[in-house]
Amino acid sequence: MASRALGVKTAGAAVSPWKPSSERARQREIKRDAVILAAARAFRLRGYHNTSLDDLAALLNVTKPTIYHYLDNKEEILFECFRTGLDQIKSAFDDIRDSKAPAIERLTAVMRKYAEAITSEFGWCMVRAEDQDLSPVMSKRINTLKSEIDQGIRRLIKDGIADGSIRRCDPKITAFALAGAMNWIAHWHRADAELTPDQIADRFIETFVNGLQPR
Amino acid sequence: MASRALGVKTAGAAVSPWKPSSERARQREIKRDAVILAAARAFRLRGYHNTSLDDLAALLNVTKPTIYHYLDNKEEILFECFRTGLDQIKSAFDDIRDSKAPAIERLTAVMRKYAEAITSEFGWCMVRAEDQDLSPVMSKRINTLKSEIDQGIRRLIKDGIADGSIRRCDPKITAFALAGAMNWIAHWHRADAELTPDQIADRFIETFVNGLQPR
DNA sequence: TAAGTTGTATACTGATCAGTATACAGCGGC
DNA sequence: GCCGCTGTATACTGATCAGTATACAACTTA
Repeated sequence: MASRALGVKTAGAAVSPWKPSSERARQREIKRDAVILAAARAFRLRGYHNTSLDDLAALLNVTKPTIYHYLDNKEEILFECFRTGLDQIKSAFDDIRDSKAPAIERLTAVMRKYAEAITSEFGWCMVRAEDQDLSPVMSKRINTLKSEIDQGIRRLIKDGIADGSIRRCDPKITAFALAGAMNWIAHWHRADAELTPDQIADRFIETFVNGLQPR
Repeated sequence: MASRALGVKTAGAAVSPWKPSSERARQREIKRDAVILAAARAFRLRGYHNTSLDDLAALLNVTKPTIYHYLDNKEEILFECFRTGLDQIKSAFDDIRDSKAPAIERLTAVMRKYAEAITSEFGWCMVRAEDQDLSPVMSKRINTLKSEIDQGIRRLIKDGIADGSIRRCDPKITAFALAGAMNWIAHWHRADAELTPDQIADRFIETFVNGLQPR
């Protein structure tokens, strides 16, 4: 998130090489992010509709108008929660862009980061938040992000079939099964759980790779 | 649902063998069920919190007090949606109770009914509705039902390992992966889709059974 | 055909909550 | 040392909506 903030800021202040009070801007970004993180936490615990902005403000030791100073409305907060989580997953694909490893190994790497994101504070928002609670425009942006992730997984499966590291199968259905298993982690995983995200990802991959059939 | 209604009714009227105006009671049950079904549909489309009871009443061509004549409050409506869907899945286990087929075949049968239930009108409620929107007592009842289903799947996997129809694996993690893939169907399946629930279930089972590994 | 029961409607209440109008305090630049 | 900008608070508004008080209509039963 910090990198995005910098990006926005340098673009806006490009007229002068002497970034005017960029420390101020950084502080603002830090506080904005704190609101979004606290919101993600609260939404996960009590749900979006059961969390009022007064509740959220109280968690941050401020009052409601302060929140409105950093974000336009409740919908934007939800949107940022969505986006932050989905961006984490999307970045998993950037990490393997230049990899020449067999597709199944790239898929494993993506799944590890996927599990990480799903078990993060933003996991609930990605998986359980309703895009019904977003305006059509925002909802569409979220669905585009989700679709890109889906296509990324299908791509890896197709590559795996091509390079021989994955059995011939229907990439769409296989991607749905994989993503479903991963997303569902958000429902049962708790922070105090015995398994780390990496361990969960590895066991899931093991389950999917070897199959249920004996031998 | 009809069977439960009968059950309740005969118990309540047991003093006389001549069920007094049982037709009346049946009509009442039909209407109550209609409210629950319409609610499930509306919740799936717009979400629980975005559906007011006035909306729901309008869909049924009645007014709000009529709904309150059949159900105590909004929470009870949500609870009945949850329960109806979960009962469908639970009944899948009843169907195979006496089967002597290998566990993997029994698992397949359960998955078919599971897919049926998830793609039904009540699929959304089972998977997406927040138990945060239920009182602790109701929430606990729902979680008990969910846990029974989870345990049922684990049992089948254990049986499969014992009878040799399923590879040695961690039943808990495998059950999570399976259930996750199935539950996620509620997110992407649309009634007009090209695949029937049975077809989806079969392809998922095929994916899980054969695994991603070539050969 | 009268009495009681069941089902439905109109019209309200009370609470919650997103969002805002306004004030003001502290800090940086001049 | 004043001006304006940034950040925060108090106190409000307007809308929504779950749930209810009350009336009345239709049907059942005797």
